[in-house]
Formats: sequence, structure tokens, C-alpha cells
Amino acid sequence: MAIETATRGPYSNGVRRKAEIIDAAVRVFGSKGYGGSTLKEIADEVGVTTAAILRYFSKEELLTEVLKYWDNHQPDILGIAGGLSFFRGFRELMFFHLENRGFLELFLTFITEATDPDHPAHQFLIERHARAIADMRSQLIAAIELNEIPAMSTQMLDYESSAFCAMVDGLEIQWLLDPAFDLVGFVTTSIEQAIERWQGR
Amino acid sequence: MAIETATRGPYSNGVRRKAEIIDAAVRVFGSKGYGGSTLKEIADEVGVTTAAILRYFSKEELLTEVLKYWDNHQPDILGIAGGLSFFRGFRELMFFHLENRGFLELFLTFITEATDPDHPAHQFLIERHARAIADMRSQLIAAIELNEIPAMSTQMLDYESSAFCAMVDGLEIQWLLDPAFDLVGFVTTSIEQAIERWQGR
DNA sequence: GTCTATAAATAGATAGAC
DNA sequence: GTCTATCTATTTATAGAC
Repeated sequence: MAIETATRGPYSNGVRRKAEIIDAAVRVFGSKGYGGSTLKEIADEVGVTTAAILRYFSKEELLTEVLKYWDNHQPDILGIAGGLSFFRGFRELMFFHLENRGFLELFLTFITEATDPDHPAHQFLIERHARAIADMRSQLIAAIELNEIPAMSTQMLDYESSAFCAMVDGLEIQWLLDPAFDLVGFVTTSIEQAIERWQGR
Repeated sequence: MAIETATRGPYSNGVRRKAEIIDAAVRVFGSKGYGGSTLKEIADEVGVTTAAILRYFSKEELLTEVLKYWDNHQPDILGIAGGLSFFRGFRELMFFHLENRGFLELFLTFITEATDPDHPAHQFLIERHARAIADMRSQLIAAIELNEIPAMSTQMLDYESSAFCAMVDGLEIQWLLDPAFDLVGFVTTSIEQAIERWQGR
């Protein structure tokens, strides 16, 4: 039996090309949305033809891969800390987003696009967003149990977790519209204001 | 000279049909974006063929009409009040959005879609959004001059006007993703929290 | 004023040569 | 593993019948 070379196995050209295609799809879907994007635009970014892409993925399979890519990259930064540190960690997440603009474009474009029940990623993205807010709620409860902040009503837990998520989303939109916008500074201020509010000043 | 009938002049069928088409375009562009929408979808909503639409508008002209429609309907509610009343007026604006879901979908979809410099409405929407934040800054200054709140630094004026806009945008996104979301309640709470913060508690 | 028919361009996808 | 060629469906847009 012949020894495997670099052109076979998990490190073959095919695997590398697949990653290149997914990477290009993240950028193109991110800036034009799923419906507004074409395979040719993605193919041009990679430097191949649409046929080369379709050897690996249909357009909808490519969307699935992009969503997987998103899920694998997003939560790493926030996963470590608990309680208030979790919320302060959003500052670091903004640095990540500054250097991965396509990633954030993808996120926000999909979130709005997926409002349409006919969108292939509709259910996935709604659940993803609901989970993100549920995570914030859990971390707010953790902060209370760690005695970092006093207890609050369940209504306020609902509000504060949604509001924190809304503020970050909204500030990110403004940075996308105006790249000169001080995303890190403004998010940092809003985190500290939220914590002050939770602490009852 | 013959007397004008209902089939001629500014109240002719053509004018009515034009309004129907723009109305349908607001909904379809709103839920699928500009790039993701087709003239056929809009035509089906109206109950005509694509040819009937193209008698009046090209696809890009239709986008222009939709943006005009947006500009003419949005600011009425907020235009009356000044100072803190301006910000409290956002509560009423939410009631309007609850009953005009397509309108809000249009707004948010375009805002994210227009992140792409190739989008036909790119410049228009960036300027529109910048003006919205500038308006909030002016109203914050008005509130200071009306002695409703103490003065704040120019940096804080920048931050607070952006943050207010971000919060409303973010909460609206959550309502679009989950129609059961208590948009009016949460926006009201965030307005009151912002005012408390501005008043120095 | 709207339709049918059709044009021209572009979309996603497949087959087969190299 | 990628390309060219091709297919089918769809999209924007036009022309002409009614």
C-alpha cells in the first residue's frame, strides 16, 4: 500500500480549497446576504469557476458551512469568564470584530435577513440569538450568586439581558455604517454603565 | 375641452396603482432585502405581472421610491417635541412600528445591506443614519438648554446619542426575530434608564 | 392599463475533457 | 482537481396585442 502524500488525506488540496471557499463565502454572504450573493462572486474571490465550487457544495450547503464556521469561531473569547467578567469580555470581542469585519457583517446581515420565515437559516438564527440572550441572563444570575451585584426581579433579568445584547448589536451596526466609529470605546462605556446600573451605583 | 374623469389626473388608476406597487415593494424589499427580492414577488403581492410594474418603474427606480416613502413617513411622530420629550416620543414610535412591521423590516434590512459600498442605496442610508444620530445629539443639547438635565462633555454627547440610537435599533432587531418580544415595554424602560443617567440620578 | 410573448442576461447545477 | 461547455430556470426588461 502506498504512503499517503500531501495530496491525499485530511491535508489534501481539496480540504484546503474547501476552507478557502468557506472563507470567501463568509465574506460575500456577509456583505450581500444569502439571497443577494451569487456563487460567481464567491468563485471570483477564490479565483476559480462556479463549477469548482459546486464540486464541493451546493449554494445551500455552503450556507450551512458558513453557519458552522460562525458557531466554531464566535464563542471562544467569552467562554472562559463568568459573572461580570463575562460582560467585560465583550470588550475583547470587539477587538476581534474590528479585525474580522466580514464576520460581523455576516452576523448582522443574517440576523436581519433571517427575519423572513422563508430564509433557509431562519430557524437556526432565531434559536442562536435566543440562546445568546439566555446565556447573558445566566451570567447575570451568576453575577448575583457571586455577590458581584444585588439580586433583581425576573422581569429585570429579562430586560437587562435583552438590553445588553441590543446595545452591543446596535453599536456594531453603527461601526459597520461608519468604520471611523469608536466601537471599542463605546462598547466599553456601555458595559461599565450597565454594571454601575446593576450594582445600584 | 372635456371634463376630467376619475380615470385621469392625479387620482387616476395609474397613481393608485403606483402607490400599490410602492407599498408592496416596501414589504418585499423589507423582508428579503433589495438584492434578495424579485419584481415577480412584488407583482404577485399586487396581483399583476412584472410587465405592469415595469410600465412605471425599473427595479432601481422602485428602490428610490421606497426610500422616499420611508423618508416621508418616519419622522412625523418625533418632529413635534423637543428636549427630553423627543426621547420619550420613541415610545409612541414603537407603537407605530408594531403596526407597520414591513416598515421596520425595511429599515433594518437596508441598514445592514447598505454596508456594502456597491449597494445602490449605500450613500443615502449612511447619511440618513448619521443624520438620525445628529438629531439625537441636538435634542440632548436642547434638553440641557431647557435645564431638563445637567451639561455633559462633548464626548458624552457623542456617546449618549449613539448609544440611544443603538439601543432602539438593537431592541427592534429582537422584536423582529421574536414577535412576542415586548418592544414597547423594553424601549420604555431603556428610555427612562437613559434619562435617569442623564439627570445624574 | 394590463396582458402575453419574448429577448437578453444571469442564476445554480451537471457532464465530460484534460 | 479544475476547466469548458451546456442545460434549465429565473430575472430584468421590451414589444405589441387587446
